[in-house]
Amino acid sequence: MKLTTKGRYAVTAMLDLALHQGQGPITLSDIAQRQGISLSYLEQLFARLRKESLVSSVRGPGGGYSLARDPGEIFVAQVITAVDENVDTTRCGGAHNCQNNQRCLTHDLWRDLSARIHDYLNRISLEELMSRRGVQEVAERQDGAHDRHAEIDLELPVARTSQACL
Amino acid sequence: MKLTTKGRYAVTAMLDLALHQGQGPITLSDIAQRQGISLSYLEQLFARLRKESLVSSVRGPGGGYSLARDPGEIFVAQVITAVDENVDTTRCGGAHNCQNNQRCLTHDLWRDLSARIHDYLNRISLEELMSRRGVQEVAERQDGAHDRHAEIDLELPVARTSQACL
DNA sequence: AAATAGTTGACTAATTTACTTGGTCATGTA
DNA sequence: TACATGACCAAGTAAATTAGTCAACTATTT
Repeated sequence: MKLTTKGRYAVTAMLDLALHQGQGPITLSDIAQRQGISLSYLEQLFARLRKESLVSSVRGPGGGYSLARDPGEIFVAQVITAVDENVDTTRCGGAHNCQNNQRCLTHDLWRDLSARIHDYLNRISLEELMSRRGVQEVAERQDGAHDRHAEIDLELPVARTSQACL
Repeated sequence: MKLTTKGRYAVTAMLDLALHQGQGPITLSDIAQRQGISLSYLEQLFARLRKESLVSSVRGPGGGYSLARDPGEIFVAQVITAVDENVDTTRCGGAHNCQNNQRCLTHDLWRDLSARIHDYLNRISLEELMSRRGVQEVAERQDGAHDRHAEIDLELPVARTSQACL
């Protein structure tokens, strides 16, 4: 379980998808505009989300992405691990070979922490996130501000600081 | 609170220091050999640990580092934040300016998670870590294997995969 | 046919990590 | 007092990762 902006982007995008479900397939361009994420980067992330069957896609005009399951059955941890491809075997992922092929001093500490983080994020579903007050407020702001948003984007270059905050 | 190998190195080194306290000042070369961390990198980390008054140093022959406080009063979270210098203001650290100077959709989620991780690591002291069985086992192995270790180092180049495992 | 939108792959800039090199300064010991 | 030890410091660098861009292609609707 790695925690980077990549995973945060993915969760944000999936939450955006959840909030707009029932409006038919959602294009990545829509998500890119609303959430301030680069379109091409979203494409990469959604390729992986699709591989993990978290989203399904429809091609052609009127196409886009939608959630492959109920928002109550998609959990934050799943989204993060889907885009992070944790297949780096040089860093021990269960094996005890942190230091010279043996267990390092703080091995168990990081394992415990990792397990806790995973548990925590694996209990939070998109549905639960949608129901939070803060999320709804931000979502309304984003939906209402489409036109103003476009204007702003014309004047200012896309901010490079649109990061989340762990 | 960022979680990288940097912070893990620092915690491992501090734990090594704690395990060998009472043997007078410990040199960074000792820690470097035992834990498989580069000496110069350790120097950089310890410069920061010293700035945060987590360790104290003695120069000259017979010198080295020792804990500045009781192991029971040094917590993992302190060690990590000491070396991570989290002064990056572009990523919102409390302010709500993740996206276009406003709060991003998943802002609160990451804030909560961050707080939880910090709480967890702020409750674990070096003393508590020392008392764990796994740690003691590894420590004994490392202390006993000094000579063999030196031989191995002559044959194999230092493994680049001595990472911990979050 | 044309427009829309997903799909794929290769390539790049910026940043961070994990070092290395090459010194200086303080201090105990011979 | 020379000298070895080990902390301290500054700069540079190689590898990895992040966060993208760019260009082409495929499927689908109008």
